[in-house]
Formats: sequence, structure tokens, C-alpha cells
Amino acid sequence: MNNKEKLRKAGLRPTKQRMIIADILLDGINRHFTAENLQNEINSSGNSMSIATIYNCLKKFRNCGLIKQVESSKDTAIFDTNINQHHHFLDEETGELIDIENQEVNLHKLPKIPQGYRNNGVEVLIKIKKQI
Amino acid sequence: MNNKEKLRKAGLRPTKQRMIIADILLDGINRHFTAENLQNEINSSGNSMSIATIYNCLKKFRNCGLIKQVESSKDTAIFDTNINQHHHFLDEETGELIDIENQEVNLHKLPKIPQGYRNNGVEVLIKIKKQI
DNA sequence: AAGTAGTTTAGAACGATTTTAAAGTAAAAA
DNA sequence: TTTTTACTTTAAAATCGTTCTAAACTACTT
Ligand SMILES: [Mn+2]
Ligand SMILES: [Mn+2]
Ligand SMILES: [Zn+2]
Ligand SMILES: [Zn+2]
Repeated sequence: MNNKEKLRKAGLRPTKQRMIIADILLDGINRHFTAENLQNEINSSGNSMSIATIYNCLKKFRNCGLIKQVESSKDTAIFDTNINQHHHFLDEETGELIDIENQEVNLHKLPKIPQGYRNNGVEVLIKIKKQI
Repeated sequence: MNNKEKLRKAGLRPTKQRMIIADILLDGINRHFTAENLQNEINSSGNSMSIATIYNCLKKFRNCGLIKQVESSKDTAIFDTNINQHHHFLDEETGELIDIENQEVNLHKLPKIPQGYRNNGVEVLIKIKKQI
């Protein structure tokens, strides 16, 4: 399926701007990035786009499930092109995130989900620190 | 150990403002809160404090390990008085966090820590959603 | 082609957090 | 104790990521 079809399937009009972003993000390579990172990539590709549009698109892409947003205590939003359930190593010093594929982690025992709720995804974060 | 001793042990001068915050946060009750939540509690306790001081103190307390900061994709920082390694349920709709004690989760299989790094803490996040 | 609903944009606005710099306070030195 | 020093608090300004506004533009429908 090409990017135009992916956008259509997600219920998004394939505008010029969304196609530029889709061409960068939906190439099958997993990456973690900020809005500013993406703007730099857009500029490097010879295009340009308003930062408002970049935020609009990222929000739409996220809400459609084309990308995810990472839980992060940094003050800049971090997005993830890996939409499968997976886990992360985090170097807290640098903020670097490294994917851990789902099958690399085995959760043997999980607590009971609170009454009236259902499990909506489990994420494991392994904080790592450079050895001295 | 009283709060003055806790601050001293952490290498922090026990100023009037830090003692007010310590009296609220270090009472042994586990809570998740924002800087604004804390300012409201300070006000309710009959005191007042500059928001800059609140941020200064929270950063110091966090860096000393007296409190933790939660990984959260919300744009307001969330702090946690539970400094033991533990896990969370997260209701993404409301942002509500519920503690899961460490022994409630059993990680059977963990991936190899990247070369040159050491494990610095594992956090499990279970996203939950209200049932319809 | 005309209509309409959705999209992009520059720039303004917003909200959380940090910085500034001056005044105040705690600890150390004398 | 007094003096000195380094650290802390504060209001206000600044910063920074993100969202809003409203006008121009574009994709889709009829
Ligand atoms: Mn955050
Ligand atoms: Mn922000
Ligand atoms: Zn990832
Ligand atoms: Zn907690």
C-alpha cells in the first residue's frame, strides 16, 4: 500500500503536506523524533512547511494510529514511527530511546486491572546509564 | 528522621520554604502531583510561595531523590512522592495514575542491556481505558 | 463548474517552566 | 558574636513548545 492509500485508509485527505510527511515517516524505518526534528527533515528534503501544519499533521497521524507519541518527561513531545506494541531503553542523560521488541520482554505476572477498566497496552521502560 | 534531617542528609539547606514543602510531601503518603497542585496545597496550609521557588524546590528534591518525576506525555510535569521502584496504571483519557507496587509485576524475561550501559531502573506502564 | 468542508499558514496567543537580578537567609569563617 | 560567603527566594520578564485565529487555499462532492 502506498502512502496516498495509507492516508485515505486512515480517513485523512492526502494533501501535499501530509504526503511530504508520510514520505518521511512511513518508510518502514522506526524512529523517535520531535516536531522540530521533522521540520529539519522536511527542509533537508527540499520542502518547507509551517510549524503549525507539522503539529496539525502529527496530531492527526497520531490520532489515526499512523504514529505513536512516547511517554516522556522531557518538555518536547517525542513521536515514534514504530506503532507495534513495544518497549524502550531510555538513557536519561541524553534522552536517547532505543526500541525493544515486544517478544524481548516477558511479563510473567501482571496486577489485576482496576474495576471498570480494561487493559489498553503495556509499556516497559528500562532506564539505562552509561557505565563509568 | 524528621524533615529537617532529611533535607540536611540530602545536602539541602532546610529553608523555611523547603520545610513547608517537605511537610506536605514527605508525610509518607504516596501521591502524584503537579507544581500547581503543590502550590494549591501550600496555599491551603496557610502559606504562600513563589511559583519559581516551587519549581526550584521540586527540581532540587527530584535531583536529591526525595521525589521522582513521572514519565508523561502531558505538557505539565507530574511528580511522585513514591520513590521506591514501582509501576503505574494510566488512564490516558483523564491522566489519572495509580501506583502498582513492584512485587505486583514479575518481569520474566528482559532484554540484554546495551553494551557500555547498566540497568538503572525498570518501569512498567499499563494503560487502561474505562469500559463502555 | 460550483459548492462545501477540510487544510494550510503566518502570526498572535497561551501555558508551563526558566531566567534575571536584587533582596534575603543559612552556614562558615574569623 | 560578628563578618563573610555562598546559597536561596522572589516578582517580573523571558523563553519555549504548542495551540489558536482567521484568511487564503485545496480536495472532494454534487
Ligand atoms: Mn512531558
Ligand atoms: Mn510546553
Ligand atoms: Zn519506539
Ligand atoms: Zn507512582
